[in-house]
Amino acid sequence: MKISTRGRYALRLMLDLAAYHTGEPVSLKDTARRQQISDKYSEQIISALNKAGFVRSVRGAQGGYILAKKPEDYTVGMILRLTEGDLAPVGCVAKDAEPCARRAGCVTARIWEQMAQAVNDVVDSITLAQLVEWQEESSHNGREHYSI
Amino acid sequence: MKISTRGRYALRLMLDLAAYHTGEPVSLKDTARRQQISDKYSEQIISALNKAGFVRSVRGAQGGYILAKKPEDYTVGMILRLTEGDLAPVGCVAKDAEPCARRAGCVTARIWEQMAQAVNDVVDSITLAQLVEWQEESSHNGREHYSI
DNA sequence: ATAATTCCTAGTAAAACAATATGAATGGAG
DNA sequence: CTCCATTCATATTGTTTTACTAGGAATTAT
Repeated sequence: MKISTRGRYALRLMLDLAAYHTGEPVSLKDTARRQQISDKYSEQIISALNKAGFVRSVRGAQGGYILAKKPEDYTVGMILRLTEGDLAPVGCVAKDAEPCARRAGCVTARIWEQMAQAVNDVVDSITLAQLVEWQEESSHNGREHYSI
Repeated sequence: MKISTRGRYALRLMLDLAAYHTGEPVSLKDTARRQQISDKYSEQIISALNKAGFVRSVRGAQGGYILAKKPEDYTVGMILRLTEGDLAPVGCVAKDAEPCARRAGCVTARIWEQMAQAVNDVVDSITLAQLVEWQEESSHNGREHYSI
C-alpha cells in the first residue's frame, strides 16, 4: 500500500515547476537538485509527464521544462495516476480492469471500491496551486521549504 | 498503491472462518480450498494471524482454526494492518515512523496524512460480521458466494 | 563551434512478492 | 499404540517491481 518514489518524485518535480513558474523554462538539473532527486531518474520521470502533456519542454541550451497549464489546473490525483497507475488497491476494481468472473458475489470488492473512492477523493481535492500555497505559508514560518 | 495477496488472502481466510464460525475448529485445508488459495501459502498467512491472537489453533487430527473473538470484533483494518503493515502511503507518515528532518516544512506529507486517514477510516468501519452479512445477501440473490 | 540541455534506450542490483518444499510436532480415531 | 490428519517452523525458489545508473544521440542558445 505504498506510493513509489516515481509518483512521489513526479509530484515534487511538478511542485517545483509550479513554484518556479515564471514563463521561462526551468532546467531539470536545477529542479532535480532542489528536490534532491538524481538527474537521470528525474529525466525518466519528467519524460512521462512530458509525453502526457503535463509539461512542455524546451530543448537545447537554456532549455528546460514549463508547466503546460496553470498550477491550479493540476490535481495531485492527475499526477499520481499518471505515474503510479490507477490508485485502486486491487486491480479488479481499477477503471480499466477486465471484468472478473466472481465479481458479482465478491464482497471484498466493496471494500476495495470504497478505498479507491476515498483515496481518489483526497488526491483530486488538492491542486498544485494549493501545495505551493502551503509551502509559502510554512516557509514564512521560518522553516525550509522542502518536501519528502 | 496495491494491497498484496498476503493481505487480501488473510482477509478471505478470516472471512471464511467467520462464515463457518460454529465453535468447532475448521481445518485450513478446507478454508484454503474454499477460498482457492494454496494450502502452503495459507499456512504462512494463518500463522501470522495465529501469532497475533486473531485465531486460535487446535492441533492434531480434527484440528484447525477458530476465530478468537466474534466476527464483529474484527475490522478489516486490523487484519490488513497486521498483514500489510501500516496502510499509510509513505513510510514517513506511518505511526511508527522515525521523525523526518524535513517534516516540518514538507507539504506533500499533508497529502499522505489525508490519504492514510481516508484509508483507515474505510477499513476501520467494516467488520467481518458486515462482510458475512453482505455475502449472505448476495448469495440469496442466486449468485455464488466467493471473494476475490 | 561549444556547451548546455532534452531525448531515448538499455542495463542492473536489490528488494519485494508469491509462492513451494521439506519435515518435525501434535493429538484424535481406531 | 499406531496411523494419519493436522498444525508448526524454516528454508528455498522463481518472478516481478523498484529505483536507479549509463551511454550517447539530437537540439539549440551563445
